[in-house]
Amino acid sequence: MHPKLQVTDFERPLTTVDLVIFSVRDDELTVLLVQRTSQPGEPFPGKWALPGGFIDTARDRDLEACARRKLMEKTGVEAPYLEQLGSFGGATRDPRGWSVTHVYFALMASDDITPRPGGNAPESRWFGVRGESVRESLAFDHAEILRTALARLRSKVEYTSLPAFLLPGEFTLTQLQKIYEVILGRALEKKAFRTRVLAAQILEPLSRKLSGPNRPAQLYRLRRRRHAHIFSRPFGSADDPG
Amino acid sequence: MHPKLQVTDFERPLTTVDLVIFSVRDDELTVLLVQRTSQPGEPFPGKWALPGGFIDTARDRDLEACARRKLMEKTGVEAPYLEQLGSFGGATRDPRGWSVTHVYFALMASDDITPRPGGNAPESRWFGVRGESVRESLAFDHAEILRTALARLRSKVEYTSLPAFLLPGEFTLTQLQKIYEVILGRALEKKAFRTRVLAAQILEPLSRKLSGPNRPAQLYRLRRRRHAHIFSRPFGSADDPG
DNA sequence: TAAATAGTGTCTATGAGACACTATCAG
DNA sequence: CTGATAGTGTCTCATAGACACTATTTA
Repeated sequence: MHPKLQVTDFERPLTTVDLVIFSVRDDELTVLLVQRTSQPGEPFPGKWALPGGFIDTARDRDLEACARRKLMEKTGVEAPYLEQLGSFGGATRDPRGWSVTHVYFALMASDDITPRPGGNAPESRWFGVRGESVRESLAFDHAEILRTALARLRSKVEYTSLPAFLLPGEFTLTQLQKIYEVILGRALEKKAFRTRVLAAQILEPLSRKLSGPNRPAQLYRLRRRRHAHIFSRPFGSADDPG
Repeated sequence: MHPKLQVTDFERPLTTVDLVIFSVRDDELTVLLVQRTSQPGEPFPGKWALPGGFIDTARDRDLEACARRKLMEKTGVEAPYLEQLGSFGGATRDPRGWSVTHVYFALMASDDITPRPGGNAPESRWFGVRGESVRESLAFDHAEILRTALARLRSKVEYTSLPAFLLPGEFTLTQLQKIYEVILGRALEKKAFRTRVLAAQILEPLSRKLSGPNRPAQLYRLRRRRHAHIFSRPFGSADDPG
């Protein structure tokens, strides 16, 4: 052990921020991926990866600000829900050296988002989630990160109001229930679902209704934006959701 | 935007790993802190801080390995429970520059631990947790990190078997209930507690009993080491624990 | 009218909370 | 026996699940 350690005594790992951005499109859970460039020196050329990149210590005040900046760059909108998923670091995940990525987890309504095309920006696309991952093989350890994010999403959906952030500002109870069912991959009982959600008082009924070729449905919006409610019991009948 | 970004185009933040190590001693929740050196050039000399330090990219395979190494160096034992709390990074938290710390969260039985004294290692001590923090003011943003860790602990205690990791390998149901009560800061109903815990099948009864000046108590141990059980309902009667 | 989706009434089962009760040890 | 802590019996209440029922729109 050195008696005096200087800051420069340790090699600093490469540090990035990546995003797992989920949305539900056409009754399917999707995640936004970007294609890596084929520039010389860039690892995993042409592979699909989570959007993200290096921290800009001159512009980014802190990690979350960096995540918000990248989110805005990729989608052009503020996410109604953003939380930290965790960090993934090690010697082998990036061929350029010991690296760490800070991963944030975002939920968006599908009509909010038009993946930024254009210019010399990398191509980005929504990929349907099938089971534990997407069909494509991903760059770096992003498949593992995506698995972790999916586990977190599905676990939280069991007992929180998170799915509401995957819907536009106004929605019906049937639409909300459908989102739960898509993510959980199983049907929920209508009466029990409605009783719980309404009892939680997280929704505010609007004066408008959604018309169609049938009985019009009451429209609601979230009472508190950006805040997830924790239900005292998980959805579904199963005990031991973890 | 540069068309070609080199790895060296961005300043790399200082990267550390810190630990929040909880234990329960004398019916009080405690956290292990170390005193920072007064060496010239070291920030926050003499202040108390969470144990941790720089990643050694030559020795640490990944972030968790680094956390386990530091845990072993500080306490001399493997923690029965270790999870990532999150990362905290920004321009102002360390006077030496833009920095990030990866924080891990550990639970230990109080009899496992004798804070490593000795040599030129910094002094370390257990501090009782009062409400949101300890009495001392802490270095860096460690007070905020400790608040986050406490919130996570208390939230998880509401609906998981985490507190079992704060006990030695063999314990009685009364001892387990006491730990829950210490962390939650409120009394739990005995019958309901026992019914839940036993129904969850996370405990294995031993043939031995704990004798005393009263009816001997059945001893149990965890069925699955290192794995927390998630109960389908939170403890206590309150809805909306979050 | 039919088709379609919105929304409710009501029964049952489960498990938490309350709390009084019994059980088993040392001295 | 008493004192102390371990552990149970049993009632009530809240709510999830099941499922059949009614309500309101367009065509």
